[in-house]
Amino acid sequence: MKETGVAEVEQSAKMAARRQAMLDAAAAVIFEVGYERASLAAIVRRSGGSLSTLYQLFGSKEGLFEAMIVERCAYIMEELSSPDLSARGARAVLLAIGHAFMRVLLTPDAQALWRMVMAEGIKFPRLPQIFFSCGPDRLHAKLAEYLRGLDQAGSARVPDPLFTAKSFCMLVHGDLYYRVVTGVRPQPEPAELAAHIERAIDMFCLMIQLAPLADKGAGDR
Amino acid sequence: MKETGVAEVEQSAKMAARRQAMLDAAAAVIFEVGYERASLAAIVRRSGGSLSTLYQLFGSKEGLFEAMIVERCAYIMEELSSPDLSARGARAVLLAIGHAFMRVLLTPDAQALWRMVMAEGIKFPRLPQIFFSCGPDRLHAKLAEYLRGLDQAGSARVPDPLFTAKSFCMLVHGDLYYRVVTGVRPQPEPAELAAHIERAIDMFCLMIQLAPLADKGAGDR
DNA sequence: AAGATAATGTAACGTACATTACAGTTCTTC
DNA sequence: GAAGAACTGTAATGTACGTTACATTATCTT
Repeated sequence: MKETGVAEVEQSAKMAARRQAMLDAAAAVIFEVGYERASLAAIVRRSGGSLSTLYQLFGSKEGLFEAMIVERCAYIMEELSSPDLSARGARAVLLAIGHAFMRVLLTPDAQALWRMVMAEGIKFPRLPQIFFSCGPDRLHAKLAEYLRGLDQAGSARVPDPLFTAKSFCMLVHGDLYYRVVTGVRPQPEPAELAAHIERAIDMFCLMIQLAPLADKGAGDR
Repeated sequence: MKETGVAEVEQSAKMAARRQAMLDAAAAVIFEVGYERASLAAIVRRSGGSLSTLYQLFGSKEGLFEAMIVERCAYIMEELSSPDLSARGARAVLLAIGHAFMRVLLTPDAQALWRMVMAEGIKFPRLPQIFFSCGPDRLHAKLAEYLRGLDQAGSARVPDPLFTAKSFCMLVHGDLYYRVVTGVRPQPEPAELAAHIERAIDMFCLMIQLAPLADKGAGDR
């Protein structure tokens, strides 16, 4: 009994590797030149295998694209979904989260993914759905939970934790991210990046009225 | 003596209108389907005139694209470069700026421009340069000037006015803008938009430690 | 190891489109 | 009002690429 559904093919041991190689090649090529400008021939040239197997595995260029995005979203955003809350003191925790956040966002792959989502979201609605649910939504939820803890401990005032979590992300990546991602300015040096994040965190701490006491490790859960 | 430089042609009275019509048509088509998918034939069909004159005026598809973006940037962002500071009280002024900001950003044209800048910025470096200098840079400067006034009047604490101005914009458009611009959620209803902006302004006022007094009209210049 | 099945490489097909060439039409100028 | 310039419409050219077809080679089953 063999169902030859378009996208579900029984994976021989070697075919899985081919599939992965093709996804990697697709990511590399599409992230570099964009969806329209990326040619399947170039992808196959890079992945090995053949055009025929590409069509067998993914059905079409769009199919390959979606599969690649799904796989890449999960991979790239993984680090964001479990922020490190181990630091001493609320401000230090927020700083650590900010640094991890920016480290991921400034990755070439994450920048390319961001461009894809912005550019092709209208034509491929599944793309931003996947992106937001894998990335921002999960980070916002985790962060909101942490902020609610601070509020309940009395060391900060966070009446709307989810909105505040979103605002945190906005402040941290800031205008800087737009300029890097569009190429209008170069990647920041570590020192500049650290200064940027610290200013953003300072502002955020004012915003949630973080008690200076909580800075010494009182406000954690 | 007739210099036939590629892009500089002496404009007969009628040619200027043709040129404008072609820029408008290019904006409409490219904003709808993206640069790669937009065909010159479709643009000419919409603008009237002929493919020949298009090539005579702009030299190439890229030339038309750049000319269109330059013209559109200035037009779309015009409202942003002179924010309305006439309201009574600092918080009311900030609210007015926030509303004007979002009104412009949520325009279909502004959204499309944003997508273009994000998507094609890497391939056309002039594009984000023009965008930022026409739009964000000018708004940030004006806003920073206003915030510096508040600081000097003692009604708020703004040690780094430019950074604070940027943070203002980030808080106001927030995560909401990303989701609308990628199509992952619909345009907000006026009531929801107003609530969003007010929450953002509330947070911002905490951030700059705006004196409640300034809410009654004391802090203006 | 022979036959069945799957994977590969290559070439062909059709289309879409940027760009150019050219012939026809309108406008300007003396 | 005719000669010349500027503008327009259409057709032709060349290329790039998504997709399909097919013949060849490798892999697996018994």
